[in-house]
Amino acid sequence: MNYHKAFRASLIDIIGAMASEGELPSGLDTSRVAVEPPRDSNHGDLATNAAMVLAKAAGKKPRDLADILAQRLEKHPDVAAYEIAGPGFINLRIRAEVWHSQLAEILKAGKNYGGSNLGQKEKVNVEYVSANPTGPLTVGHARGAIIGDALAALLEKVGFDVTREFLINDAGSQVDVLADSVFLRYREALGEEIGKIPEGKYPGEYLKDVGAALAARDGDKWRDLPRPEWLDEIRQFAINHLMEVVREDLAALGVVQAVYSSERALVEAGGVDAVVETLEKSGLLYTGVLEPPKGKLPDDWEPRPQLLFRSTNFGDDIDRPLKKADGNWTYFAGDLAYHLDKYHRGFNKMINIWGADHSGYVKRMRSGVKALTNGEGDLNVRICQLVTLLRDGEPVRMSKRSGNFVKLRSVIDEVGKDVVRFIMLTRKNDAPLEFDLVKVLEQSRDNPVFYVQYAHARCCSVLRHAAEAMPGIPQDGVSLSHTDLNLLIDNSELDLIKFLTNWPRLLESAAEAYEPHRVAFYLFDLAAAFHGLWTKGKENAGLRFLLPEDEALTAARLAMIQAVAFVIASGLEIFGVEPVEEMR
RNA sequence: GGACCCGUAGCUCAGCUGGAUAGAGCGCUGCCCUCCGAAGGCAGAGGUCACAGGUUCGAAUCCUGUCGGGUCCGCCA
Repeated sequence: MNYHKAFRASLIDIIGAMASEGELPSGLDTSRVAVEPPRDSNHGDLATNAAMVLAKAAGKKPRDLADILAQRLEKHPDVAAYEIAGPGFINLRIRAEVWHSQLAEILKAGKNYGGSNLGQKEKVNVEYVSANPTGPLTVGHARGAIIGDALAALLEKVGFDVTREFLINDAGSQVDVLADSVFLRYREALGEEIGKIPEGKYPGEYLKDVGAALAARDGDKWRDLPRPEWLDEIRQFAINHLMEVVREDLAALGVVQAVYSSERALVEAGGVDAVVETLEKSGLLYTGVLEPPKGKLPDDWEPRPQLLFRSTNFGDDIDRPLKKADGNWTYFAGDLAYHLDKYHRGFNKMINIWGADHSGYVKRMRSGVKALTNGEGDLNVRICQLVTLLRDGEPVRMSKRSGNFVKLRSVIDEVGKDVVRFIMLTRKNDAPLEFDLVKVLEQSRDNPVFYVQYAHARCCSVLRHAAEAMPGIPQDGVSLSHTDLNLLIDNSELDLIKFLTNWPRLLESAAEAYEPHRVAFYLFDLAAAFHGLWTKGKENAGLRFLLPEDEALTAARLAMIQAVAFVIASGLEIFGVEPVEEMR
């Protein structure tokens, strides 16, 4: 499937054969040998650095080693020509038939082209969003949701067994504040005048619905009772209600997660006790006093002995407390319990998508996972930088009354889910992103969503025309794969096919780097290559896709177009974006 | 004070985990529609990859330091 990988394997075989024939020392470390398409296509179709990386161990000069390697490579059936360049690159030209047969592979695989078994069904847990259940999702949440979702899909594409997960942060004191806020709205719903929402409570108007729902269900049952009597009940009611809101928001984005874990349930089931026991056994707990925080000191800071975890043993900057002064577990303790739970559920590989405000939390969590799993667990945290919402270059005003944030839902309603999803993936996660409500709908080349969708629509448009004008040509991938693809001889056509064969390679490298945004840039480049070829047909009639006098060549070109459409569609599928067949 | 991230064309950003002459869009200049969608394409100008050292055949990429910008620092979540 992955041509470059397969070619590299045969190069490694050649090196092995030369070693056994005594032409090279045996046991060479070939791990750094790369086979890649060179950046400059004038250098050929494939380039390898083998001679340069092996030269020292082989005791030869790079160019000399390149010579003898190239002589072997020349005998490879796919190789048409070679040259040795620069410090010892071997540049290879691959015979056109190889690209034609690669095109046939794409057509047979359809949208599955590019998938692989790189992950070997290894279980991976991707945790994302994990918002506090205290309000509707914001545009910031959406970025994490989309990156997490696309990363999960990307990992699935290359053969990992992925579980998408959401942690409900329902264990801390913020949900008590939520309960208090909802209680106010509940009294309001019963006809009381509650005045201004006090400082420190959630002012958002969306809580009116929750209060009203509670009043509708229970009447004035709770109104005159003291807080301890209603706290548990109303808190859970509010959490359930708001999680419904969150799930609806996610559904509107097309995000569906398989597992929703409740931190509260986990703690109540003794999850933290298991953490303490495990860490205790390893001698990683002690009672001590932390240095005061640097910078501005919290008003109420005082030195106090606490139960501490030796996270500095694992690369953290200071040891971290597990227990608060009031005897409750810290948020960190609960999170440790959650990650230990993931490990017990069989996940050694864990990926968390977090917002920028959690960056200071990464080291301790990674330390915790290492400590709790004897080093078996591997937690990778991807931090999403902030999203700035603009409208035609101007920052979008936040409404104080609605709680000072822009609801994701209103953005989806305005520009559509697919646009939100794609744009959020056009930056790497650790760079800030500007989201301009006007620009993302612009129909021009500087809007990547449009540009990529347009390329797909153009492919479909050609196929539609072909179905009418030349109905004798089949349109499905498998039939097209059997047409005479060797008729595609123009360099611009071959270049496009070569670019398509990079797709499996790109998927694997994006998956290994946990960087779904690379898919977006690939799709943009593919769209550019396709649009360019299209226009060539305008200037040179011989390159037009539909040639009524030449059915065989037309079929071959339709095959190429269908392959482009497949790859764009499969890329968009990873993003959860619907490919459009027609621009409106 | 400390941690993490960022610094690449006038602007917005890529750069395939260390490769060859550093790329794209916008903007600027000049072209291309009797013809599959010009919602597009082609060409040109534009660079001390923040700076200084180091590692090696080779650095925008890795290491150290400096300078700028962002996000943070808690017994919060």
